Amino acid sequence: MSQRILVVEDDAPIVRTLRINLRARGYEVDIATSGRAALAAVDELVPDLILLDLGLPDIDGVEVLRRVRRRSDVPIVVLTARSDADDKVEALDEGADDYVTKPFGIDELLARVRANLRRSLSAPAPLPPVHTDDFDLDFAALQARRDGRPVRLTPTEWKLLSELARHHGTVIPHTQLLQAVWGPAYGREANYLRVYANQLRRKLEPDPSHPRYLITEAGMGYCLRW
Amino acid sequence: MSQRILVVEDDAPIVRTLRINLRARGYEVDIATSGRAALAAVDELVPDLILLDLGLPDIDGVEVLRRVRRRSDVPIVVLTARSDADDKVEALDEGADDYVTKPFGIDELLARVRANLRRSLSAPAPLPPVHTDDFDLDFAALQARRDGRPVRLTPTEWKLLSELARHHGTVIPHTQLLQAVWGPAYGREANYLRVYANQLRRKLEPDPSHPRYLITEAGMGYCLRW
DNA sequence: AGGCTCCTTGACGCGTTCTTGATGGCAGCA
DNA sequence: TGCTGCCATCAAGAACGCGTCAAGGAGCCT
Repeated sequence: MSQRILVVEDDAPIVRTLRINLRARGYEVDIATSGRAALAAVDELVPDLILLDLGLPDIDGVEVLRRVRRRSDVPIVVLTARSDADDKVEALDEGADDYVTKPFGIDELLARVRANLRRSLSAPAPLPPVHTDDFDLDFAALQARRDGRPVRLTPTEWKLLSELARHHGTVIPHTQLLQAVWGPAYGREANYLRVYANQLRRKLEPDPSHPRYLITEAGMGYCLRW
Repeated sequence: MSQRILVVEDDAPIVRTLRINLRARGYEVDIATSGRAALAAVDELVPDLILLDLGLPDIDGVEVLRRVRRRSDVPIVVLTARSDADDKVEALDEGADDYVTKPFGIDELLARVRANLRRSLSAPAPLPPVHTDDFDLDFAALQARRDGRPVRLTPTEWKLLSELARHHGTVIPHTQLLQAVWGPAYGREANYLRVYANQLRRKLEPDPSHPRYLITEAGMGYCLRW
């Protein structure tokens, strides 16, 4: 039941150092030596933390970061030879949790790994499944059913639905929904919510034009009831 | 409604730089120049993030870190002149979320502040729910009930009700209500208050023409009692 | 390159909410 | 009694928010 760390790095000596030291601390270590392999590994292995080198052979490191972030909230520690401050800023703003410059002390790196793992452990508990007369939702498996039949929801739809379900029964303000789904820089794009509320209703509500579950509270926000 | 950052640092030029840059980004900035003051400030000001210098005059920085951690999960970014790796390891293991070594680029620091704030979108303390013989109010969920049945309130009605409930039992002047609900530019539009007080009474009072909860204090303001 | 899904963005009609003015009641006062 | 604040109530136009649709564009898979 140990924790799984994905190392994305193409420099063999560094890989070796990391593998030895991380294994010695009791982590399970997986290696990906290209951006493409990293993305595949994130889906298959579901790591608890990612150590990501930005200088990859195929895809730009920041691009990898962006794509991983799109599908997971796993802690990402960026690892790079460049000491350029702009890179740091860009990586952190794209969703990296930490940034270490090579050459790095292995003790510092391990400490940062611990600090970031600690945070993700105290992360919010997973949402329990939902069953209503008309649909079922499984947030852990990302599966939705309506009248027993599978329904496909997009990533953004899941995020919005999660935030609604997390506080179900209460009215959630536009700003809170926008920040939870699109990020902290958002808050005034209420029309996004309209589009996605509309889509969720069409996929889940028995009569989308007279919503029974996803309720609009004009001027304030939305409320999910069941 | 902006986010509050506590800077714990005794070097005046650095304090100055941080204050200017953080304010320019729209954060509220509080300063503590000693460990003792920092601990007090954490309790009183409830910051959303702490920038902590380890080299403090009175208490050892790591000890401050430990004590803050004992009472709060607020993100802490450690800021230090020592480049000693052991310090980093110790600080991160004691619960720091991030570590920046002086001299630092202000852009990098701001990016790390953003990255750490992103994780802890803490909302302002909500008003506690209200229960009376005739109605119930839940300000966190934005839900109102009268005789057990849901009642719809408009955004302006909620804002007015919140301000009244925040100071319930006391008479609140017209100007204060108007500024709290409509904004600081208002204060003379007592008309608005009459209209909305009327609507709240019709929605909540058992006998709207003889109010029992929302009391008019002629020439002064309104008072909400329960 | 092509098709596909998904996200973003703008436009329009409609219903709700806000603002504003008018009317009338009530109390205090000369 | 008439006058003067202050308040409650009502109603109507203006402003705003929402649902809906569709087009454009970016990313991904084959």
